[in-house]
Amino acid sequence: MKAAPAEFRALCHRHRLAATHQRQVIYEAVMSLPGHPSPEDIYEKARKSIPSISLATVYKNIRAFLDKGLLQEVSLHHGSLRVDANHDPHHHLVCTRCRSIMDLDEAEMVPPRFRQKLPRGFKVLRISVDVLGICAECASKKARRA
Amino acid sequence: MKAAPAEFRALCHRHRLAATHQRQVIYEAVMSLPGHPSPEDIYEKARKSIPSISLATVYKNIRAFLDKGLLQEVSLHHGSLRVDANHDPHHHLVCTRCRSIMDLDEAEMVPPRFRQKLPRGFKVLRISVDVLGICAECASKKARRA
DNA sequence: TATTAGATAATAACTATTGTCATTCATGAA
DNA sequence: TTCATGAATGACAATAGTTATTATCTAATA
Ligand SMILES: [Mn+2]
Ligand SMILES: [Mn+2]
Ligand SMILES: [Zn+2]
Ligand SMILES: [Zn+2]
Repeated sequence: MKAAPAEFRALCHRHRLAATHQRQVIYEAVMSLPGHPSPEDIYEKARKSIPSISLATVYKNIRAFLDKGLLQEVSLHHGSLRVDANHDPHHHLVCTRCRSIMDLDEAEMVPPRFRQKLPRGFKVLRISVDVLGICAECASKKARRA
Repeated sequence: MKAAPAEFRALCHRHRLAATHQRQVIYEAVMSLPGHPSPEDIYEKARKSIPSISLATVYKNIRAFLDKGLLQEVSLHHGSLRVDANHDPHHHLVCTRCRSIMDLDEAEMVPPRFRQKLPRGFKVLRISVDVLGICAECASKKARRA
């Protein structure tokens, strides 16, 4: 087996994760892929090093990396489609623990604006701001438990 | 069959949708439900009026409403989890047509700020801005086709 | 009337993701 | 260096969300 670079071992140790070979290969796959890869992309890449690796292991490790803050989810998924009939300009407070969604009136935020003109020929339709964090209810639950 | 209110007929006509009974019941279900209901929520509610309605009909109509802009998706889903290893503060340009994701450096936007202090005991962890629109490639494709 | 299009309902198929569990492995202590 | 222990893995099943297919019905059209 190829020697694991010290940096990865240190990274894992810092985050209290066992430095396994699979974990390292998955991590390197993520880092080597451009843009915002999907679990399937990462799986395909990791398979080049470990053909026997399982997709579930990839999912489990992505989850671990996300939990530890090594990676971030591009736009948080709520488990199923969530529909919004509110046409007033507004944003959302999203609890990362219970996934609850609350409206946040646009007036409560400084409206997001671009410094430059439209970037890279992109035609903007709307700007969606998700304020991610812990809702009051979850925060109190956690405090009580701790 | 209960007579369809004129407003719904007008709404459908404006968006080039047939004003069917099911469609109206689904629409009213969405409007009557608080917050950001899921297809399942809407299905359960619609079933109170039309017990025989199918979940597929609900999905199809939600999709139609989304396409026509009558409803919006809370945070746009990319089909699968997308992972981001970029730790620099940045936002995303998301094409609603091809679902491609591009990074947008935070410096290119006025950083989102709250006017008031933290709303409703919510502990903010991070702010995720999705700039939704049509990417250059899709725009040119559409132009060529039209 | 004959043809067509649109809507619905039932269901099959597909994709993404998670759970179970036996086996193996990493790690820190002795 | 062992060794005990819990964590991680892989095979696989299961579930959830969603989309596609199809037959049927109805309404509009020629
Ligand atoms: Mn909303
Ligand atoms: Mn990014
Ligand atoms: Zn919460
Ligand atoms: Zn595009």
